[in-house]
Amino acid sequence: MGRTAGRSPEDTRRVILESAGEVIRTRGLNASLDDIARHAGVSKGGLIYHFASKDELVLALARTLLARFRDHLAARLDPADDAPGRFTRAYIRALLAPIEDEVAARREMALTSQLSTVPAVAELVAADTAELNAELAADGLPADVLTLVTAAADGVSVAPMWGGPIATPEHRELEKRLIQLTRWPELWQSVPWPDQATSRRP
Amino acid sequence: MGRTAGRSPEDTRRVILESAGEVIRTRGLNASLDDIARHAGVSKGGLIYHFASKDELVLALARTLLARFRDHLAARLDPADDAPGRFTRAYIRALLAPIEDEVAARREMALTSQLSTVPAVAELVAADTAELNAELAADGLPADVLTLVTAAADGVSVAPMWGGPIATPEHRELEKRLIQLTRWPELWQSVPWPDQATSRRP
DNA sequence: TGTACATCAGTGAACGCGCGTTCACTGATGTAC
DNA sequence: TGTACATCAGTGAACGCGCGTTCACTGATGTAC
Repeated sequence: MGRTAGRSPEDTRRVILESAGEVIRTRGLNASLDDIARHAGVSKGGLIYHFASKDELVLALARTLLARFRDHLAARLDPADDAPGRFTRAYIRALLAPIEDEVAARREMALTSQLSTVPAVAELVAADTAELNAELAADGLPADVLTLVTAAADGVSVAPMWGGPIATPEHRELEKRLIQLTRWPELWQSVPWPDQATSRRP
Repeated sequence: MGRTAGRSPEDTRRVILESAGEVIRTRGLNASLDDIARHAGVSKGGLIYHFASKDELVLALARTLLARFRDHLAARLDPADDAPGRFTRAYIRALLAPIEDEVAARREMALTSQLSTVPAVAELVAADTAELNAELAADGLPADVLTLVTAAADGVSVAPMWGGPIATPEHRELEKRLIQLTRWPELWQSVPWPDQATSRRP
């Protein structure tokens, strides 16, 4: 058989990438091209027509995952918000909001870390991280608050990778607090930190 | 040849596990038994004598990694500290302290997440995480502070997986603050959070 | 303290299968006239 | 609008190699006497 009626080659490409994500998520990176192709309803040859090698497929998958996270980030940017920390707030929302898509996004982080065994993917991810960190650093927040807030957001987003809980009420509360810290960094900076050397628990 | 003079079978076993860690860390889970065996200075048959299958090897490796993290945790427990939050403080120190061993420990977290593609390992890790979370929950800290503090520690520890920075001055400062929050949780709880609905940036 | 023997801790070759890649071929789609 | 042809989007069989596992064999170590 030749070309499949009723679906464009771009559709096929997209379906293959989607299938690659699902299959690799469950069976890991040593999932076979056969599995992925079958899952996409295409022959192995058909898959290889779109992605010349497995590495190429994996790299393309990593690229779409990173792009998708960027999309989530953009969708969380409040257009009415032009105060310092607006990008950081979007970052927090993207990582903590327990909406369906975001849960998927978090699982995609785990997947991305799987893919990072392929050196080319590791480079890609590192470059993307560096860029993201630069944008966060340029967001107008004091360094100490930025460090706290992004670390906490990263920590919540990574919990599912260890099999930890995802969306407890505490996490919702935490999200609110982190957002508030980005709006009023002085809340954090004016905490009356005890002098560690001398003070004791009251 | 038969038994190797001058090293005990336990030594061999340990060397194999060590090598498995190093090789899998760099080449990923599809590193071959040949590679691992060669790296350990042992034949493939010799490896398989100690670990009957690759899955068994990987499972044993995961177990030692989890155990090693527990050791790091225990080493960070302050014997003179019997106040609420002592376990959480050890957890923070284990994940944030930039000592040589700890940097290795963090890379081991990345490795552990790699290994989690093997279902048996994923179960093991999830069980360990659940146990750890239970111990943290029983540590006597209010839930909101515990959630913040563990999320932040997790976030810092996971940064290297994305190629992010590890031990900046900000991280050292953050560690100090997190520890203080576990000692005086009221510092966090008495922050004058603005009423989100009505207040505006000053 | 020697000696004999069983077992332990390996070696290295061979096997066989799964998987990534190649390749010859094909039917649908797009384009020129 | 129909027709001819080139190209596109696949199919499915075959190949070959790398890898996990098996296996027959061996030299060192531990133990009984």
